[in-house]
Amino acid sequence: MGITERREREKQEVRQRILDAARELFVKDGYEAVTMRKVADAIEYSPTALYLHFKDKEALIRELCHEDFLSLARAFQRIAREPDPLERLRKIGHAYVDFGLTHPNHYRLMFMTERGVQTTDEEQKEMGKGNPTQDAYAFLRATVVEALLKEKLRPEFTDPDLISQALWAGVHGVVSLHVAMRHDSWMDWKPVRKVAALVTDTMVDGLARKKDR
Amino acid sequence: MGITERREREKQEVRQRILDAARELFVKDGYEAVTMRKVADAIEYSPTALYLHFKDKEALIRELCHEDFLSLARAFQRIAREPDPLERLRKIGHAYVDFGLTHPNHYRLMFMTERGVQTTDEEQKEMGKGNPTQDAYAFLRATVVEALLKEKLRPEFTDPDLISQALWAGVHGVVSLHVAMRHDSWMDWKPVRKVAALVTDTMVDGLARKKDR
DNA sequence: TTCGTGAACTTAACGGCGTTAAGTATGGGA
DNA sequence: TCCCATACTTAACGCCGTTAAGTTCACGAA
Repeated sequence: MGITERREREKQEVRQRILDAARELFVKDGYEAVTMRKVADAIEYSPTALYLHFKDKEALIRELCHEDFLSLARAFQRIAREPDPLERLRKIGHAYVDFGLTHPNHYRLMFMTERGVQTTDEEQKEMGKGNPTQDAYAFLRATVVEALLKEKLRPEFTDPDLISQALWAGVHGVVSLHVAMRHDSWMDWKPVRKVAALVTDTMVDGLARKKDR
Repeated sequence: MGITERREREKQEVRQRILDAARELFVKDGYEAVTMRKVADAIEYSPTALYLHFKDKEALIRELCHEDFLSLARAFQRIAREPDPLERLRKIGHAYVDFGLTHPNHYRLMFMTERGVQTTDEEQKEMGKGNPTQDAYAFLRATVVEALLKEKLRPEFTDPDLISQALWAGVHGVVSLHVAMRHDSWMDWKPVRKVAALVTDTMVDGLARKKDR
């Protein structure tokens, strides 16, 4: 008899309604705006009901972000076809910036706030760490490694992690500066994508073996 | 009679004690750890007493940061002697990273959180906007302008704001990534200063007119 | 010398937050 | 029919920033 299945399904529906309500608040106004009480209000439950579905607020929002992590991984995956590693690095930068600008609140949570997440080695393995199809950093690193092997980079650069982290830092700088300070009237900001393109191109060019330039 | 002066001095002393107590909490554990009640406790006053000296928590912490903003400006000022604009750019990057690593909590507040600060044009003028000795961005921009004038940069780069913001984004990326994710066990981080040096050098080299390379 | 005043401070409270403990209704299984 | 697990609610705790109202008291004027 499918009674327990129906129960389970109903529970998942409530869970999804919580997620939807939370998403709406989060996307619009960020982490602080997502209040257990407000989410509960939105779905006409008592605040404590949320704790039957999520351990705490952090777990709720973490789940919210999971979906968008996947979308970043998917965007990177679309780039895998690009044969030239240098060109692929440029496209990675572009996709990364796109992601950050499309999901600024997720971006802030993912990369701009201290997360004391201690995951064990097994958990990381399980979550796809090191697998370029699931781990965005691994994808970037693999591309750098390929560029090194194909001798596309200047010979003094040899450490793939150092190079990957430098490239990441570059685009991350553009996105995070934008996310945090776009409303700061002190600065006269140039269009983000222009700055991003300049950073990416300059860094890739700076790393690349000279050709005809 | 110096009575009102004494009163004023005493008031300033209390104000300073508040700032000191708040600083201790802030430097150690950041914005959220600074609680009006905890600060009040530390100086053995009631929480509401703080509001006689500061409009609100934000004003208190803003004042805390002011001092460190000055120290950044001072660090940049020491670089002004460097005659070669390209070398100066490198040194700016280094000083900036140093600042961020020395004051991570201040850094987070200054550059990694959305601050809906709306300042008028006059206020900005008064606070030294555009003056390279007080406005760090202006100092960076002036250096870029000098590099452009001395034809140190490749001819396709012409917009000083675009270039300045790209350079800033680069080092900011390194610092902010470090500040936010240094405890994330997912990543195997290379030493920050190494990454920073690579980003700075690569960008400056990438922007610079080719010479013998 | 007394009195009024204003500044510095406290107490009490408000409305918010995340979260927990304890209680309640209900519907399926024995 | 009764039991009990499950899904929920109510009430509360201890935080938070902040405000309103009250208290204390040294000073300056009368």
